[in-house]
Amino acid sequence: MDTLEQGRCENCIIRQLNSLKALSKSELKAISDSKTTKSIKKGDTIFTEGENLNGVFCVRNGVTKLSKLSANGKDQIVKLAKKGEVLGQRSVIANQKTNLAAIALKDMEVCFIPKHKLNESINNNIEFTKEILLKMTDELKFANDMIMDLSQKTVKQRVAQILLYLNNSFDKDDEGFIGLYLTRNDISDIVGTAKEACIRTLTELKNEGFIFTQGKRIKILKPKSLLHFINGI
Amino acid sequence: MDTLEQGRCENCIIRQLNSLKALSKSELKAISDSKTTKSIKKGDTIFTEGENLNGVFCVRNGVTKLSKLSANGKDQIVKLAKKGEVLGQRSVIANQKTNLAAIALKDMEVCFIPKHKLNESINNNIEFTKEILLKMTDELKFANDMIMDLSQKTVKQRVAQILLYLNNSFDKDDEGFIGLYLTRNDISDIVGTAKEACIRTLTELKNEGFIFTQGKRIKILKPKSLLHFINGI
DNA sequence: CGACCGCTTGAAACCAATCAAAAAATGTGG
DNA sequence: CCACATTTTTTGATTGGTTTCAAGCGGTCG
Repeated sequence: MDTLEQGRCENCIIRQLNSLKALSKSELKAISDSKTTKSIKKGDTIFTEGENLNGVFCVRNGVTKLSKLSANGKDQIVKLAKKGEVLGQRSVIANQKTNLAAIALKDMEVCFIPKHKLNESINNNIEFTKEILLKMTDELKFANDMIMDLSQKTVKQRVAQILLYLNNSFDKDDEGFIGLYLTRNDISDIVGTAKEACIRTLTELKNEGFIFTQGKRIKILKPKSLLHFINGI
Repeated sequence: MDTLEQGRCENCIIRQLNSLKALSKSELKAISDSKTTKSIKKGDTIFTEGENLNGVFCVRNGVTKLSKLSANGKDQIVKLAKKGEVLGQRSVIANQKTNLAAIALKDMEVCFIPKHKLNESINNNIEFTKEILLKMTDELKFANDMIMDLSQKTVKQRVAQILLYLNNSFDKDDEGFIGLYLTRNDISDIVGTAKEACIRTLTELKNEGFIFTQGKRIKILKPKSLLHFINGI
């Protein structure tokens, strides 16, 4: 993990995307002075499960998966985080070891903000704390929905749902494919299913004309019908 | 839902169990004056999914399930809440409709605290806000674990896990059974499985000497071996 | 190595029927 | 009219059988 000198938080547009937008000029200055910017290569680990974090990571660029290893050795991806997301927030606030691992899916640039700076703002700026709280409620709702989907939907519906989510969350590449190229393994780790089942489902969806695939690249052809299918219509 | 006159928040021991413990004397007084206490019978609905809440419910007594209805008509129980839990917090803070329904599993007593009182304290008392934030991180972690379990564990392991959870969370009755009598339907709604599979699993666990059942009542005989089994040993 | 395919096996959903227990309604004597 | 026993109804638990779904494994291909 490379550490390089970077711009000032005050000028960083990324912060508009997250709770940091609630910070004052002076708070931003203070954070800017103590932060370090790291560049992370695809496949690199930002932190592992059970680690003690001394701060949070603000994603400036790239994508990471947040996953949890199960007893039987299979990963479950709980969330994908891209530009604007803050990693490790839960652990730092709760003052607990991380319950998730973060591994880059694309080359990334992240800013590390030390714990004490974060806590300082949490303790003094109620707007900031409220923003984090709001963010947390979002994540909780997302998790609740995921619980529902895992227990009630078929693998095919879940795969379709993930594809649609990826389609809405990541820019398309030049040829209209979803701009995040995931391995089948990663997809199955999100869906919570065996790799083969996931692959089969993808080819099914392809044969049915919902999607088009080319290696790792996936293009959604009929988002609306896909949505109907997901909801069982 | 009956409304009856009740004691003062200042004297209520329940608040030691939740974020309300961070409130000052005067804040508690203000909340006490605007709160109403309701008594709710087993099976009654506290709120439904998609409702707009004007406040939160602090559980003084009893147990409720928080569930979500899926497209195919099956409920998924996301959480059980007992004494000390605050219901509707997420929706009120995020200013959104509820994403869960709350139905009493036992006779309950809850205090309704209006939204504006809650927001007042959130806006003025940073310790309070931090407490709520902490609570939220807990719930998020719990939800993440649930996601893992649902996708990676067998029905039998999940059933065992729920039983152990119930065993640890609810007092025993006079004869040593878990003090919360759930129908098989409710258990399967927690586990995220069909009723029959759940029943079969229970009889299996019974035959294997892990548990003893008598109607709705369940007694855990070997918590340790059960734990080993859950973790796949 | 990652993507893909075929095949087998096991697990869990789904369906239908029976059985048991609890709750509601009814009836009877005091 | 009430206390209490009795019947009826409803609800939930259980079991058997069938079908569907997805996991697991082996193997091919680019």
